[in-house]
Amino acid sequence: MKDRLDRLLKATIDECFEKNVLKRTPLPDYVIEIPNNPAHGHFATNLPMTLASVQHRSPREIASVIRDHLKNEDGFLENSEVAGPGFINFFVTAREWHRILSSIIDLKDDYGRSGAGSGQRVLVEFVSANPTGPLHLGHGRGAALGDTLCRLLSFCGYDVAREFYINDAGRQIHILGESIFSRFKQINNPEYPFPKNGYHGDYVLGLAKTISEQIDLETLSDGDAVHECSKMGKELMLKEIRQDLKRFGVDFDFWYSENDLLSSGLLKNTLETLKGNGLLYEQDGALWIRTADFGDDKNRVLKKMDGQFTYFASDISYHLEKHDRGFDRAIDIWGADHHGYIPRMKAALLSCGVPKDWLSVMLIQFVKLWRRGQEIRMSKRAGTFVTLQELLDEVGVDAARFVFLTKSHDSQLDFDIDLVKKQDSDNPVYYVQYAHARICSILRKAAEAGITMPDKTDGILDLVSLDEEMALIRTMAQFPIILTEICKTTEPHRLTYYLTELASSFHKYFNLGTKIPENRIITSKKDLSQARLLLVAGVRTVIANGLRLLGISAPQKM
RNA sequence: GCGCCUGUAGCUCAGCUGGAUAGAGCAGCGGACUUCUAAUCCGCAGGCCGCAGGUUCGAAUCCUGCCAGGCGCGCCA
Repeated sequence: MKDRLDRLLKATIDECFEKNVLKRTPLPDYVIEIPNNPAHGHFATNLPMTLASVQHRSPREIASVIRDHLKNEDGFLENSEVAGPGFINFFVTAREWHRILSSIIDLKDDYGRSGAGSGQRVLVEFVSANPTGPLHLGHGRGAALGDTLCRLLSFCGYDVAREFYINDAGRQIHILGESIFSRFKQINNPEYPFPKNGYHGDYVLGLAKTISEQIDLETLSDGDAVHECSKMGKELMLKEIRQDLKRFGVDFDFWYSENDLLSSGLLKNTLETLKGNGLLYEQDGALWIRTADFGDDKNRVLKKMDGQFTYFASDISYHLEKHDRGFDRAIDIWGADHHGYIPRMKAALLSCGVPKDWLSVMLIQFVKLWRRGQEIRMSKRAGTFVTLQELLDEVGVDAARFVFLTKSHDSQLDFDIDLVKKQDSDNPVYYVQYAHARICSILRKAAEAGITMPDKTDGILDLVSLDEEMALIRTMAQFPIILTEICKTTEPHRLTYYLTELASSFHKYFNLGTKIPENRIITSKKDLSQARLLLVAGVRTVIANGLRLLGISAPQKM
């Protein structure tokens, strides 16, 4: 609709040039926007104001000229007006809005789907938690963000893959094994030393018990036992992580193991490539990469004095491999504490000829947990953290996902468990779900009353005419636009706000009927009722589609 | 010291590429259920948009400098 208005506007300007009522100048950047205040039209443009300086005339004067020559093809516009400092406000005819409602009803689950991404292949890597402990709140935020982003991208025509990178090759896995083994020993000997930097969480004892039931650790040498504990502990944790994510509604397409990266010789190949490009050198007994030549603060070590590779080395290899797999773009979702890694990662990729904007990194700021008005400090090493499991047990998947997505990822999130737990009006997720359930209930009631949905929407939709009804349609019309914008800016949180706004418009509309019977959805007039049923069915469709993209259920009853 | 993020109502936060009177939820006060779900709605109150400059016809939004908070600046993972 906006595009149509833009074409109309451009045609109008051309005519003004032809007729010499405006000086022929290049068009400056202008916008067509949806004003906050409905009194300012369905759409408004600032074009006259942007033209003022090149035309050397007042904005309002230019606005009048444009308005007077407006090409109103097919009666698209109901009205237009010059307003404020030099805006032109446009009002579109009801018929056009009815058409949009009609298309929502036809498209159903597909309303909002688009080809905006034109099949671009995107790899989104997120969560990627070390398999040394259960997922916690912070991972939950990353999971909700990443998964919803993927759902959105996919709906908007991108070819998306979800990937979880498993850090299963480093020393922390060994420390996990030591921690498990130590807990095992402590069952019979409480004095048995616990490793420095060990993992203190209660789950470690659980792992020790499970593992010792499966194999007899006592018969092995300590070294072998620790090795077994590492291997099995990692597998058990990974299994648990998968289950948690599944419960949270997140399915990954790929689980990429760092171990595989090493054993398949990919890291070696990467080093060969880097060496071939003259990017490596040795100093102080270590192997370095010249990332400083590509925008990093300083050069970085790839291989330590002790012969071990750094994480950075396998990370480079991993990302180059992603690129080789043919993805047009990669999106990584990292914790905010990793932000210092962005320049070096980008530098390394650039040094291998991968364009700068191929990888985008989204940082998620920390989640602070509040309970009974107190902040709960979280530390994985110390074992004081709230797991995703515990969170889901307490508040459920829907509320958790919604709350994680109500804040922009780059601002810190205060997660108040008590607030989210409340199953009442305090919780915005229920507000949106309630609107959906309410509509379902109305449709059931209508069916009971024998009011059927008409096959054809033509003509009947003309009965949809109240201000509140037209406002609902206009909000629904924004849905596809919001979705493509979210994909462009990678800001899924905007969807929760949009849905809350739509639900609010609906609830407001519904309540008109509590005062005035003629304003109820099911009225004494059959055709009017049918028209309104079509309208609310459209609202239900948009809410359902939105909730689906958020990975949240749309209940029929509440 | 350097870098990234944040600073908007009592609290938690939105505010789309600069636009017309800065929004929502919670908390507070006052109202609306014999009739489609009151997990709802309506009204009132509440704001030097951290501070100071600058760019612009126009700035919460862009630029610069300060102030405050969070997080990083390893041959740790």
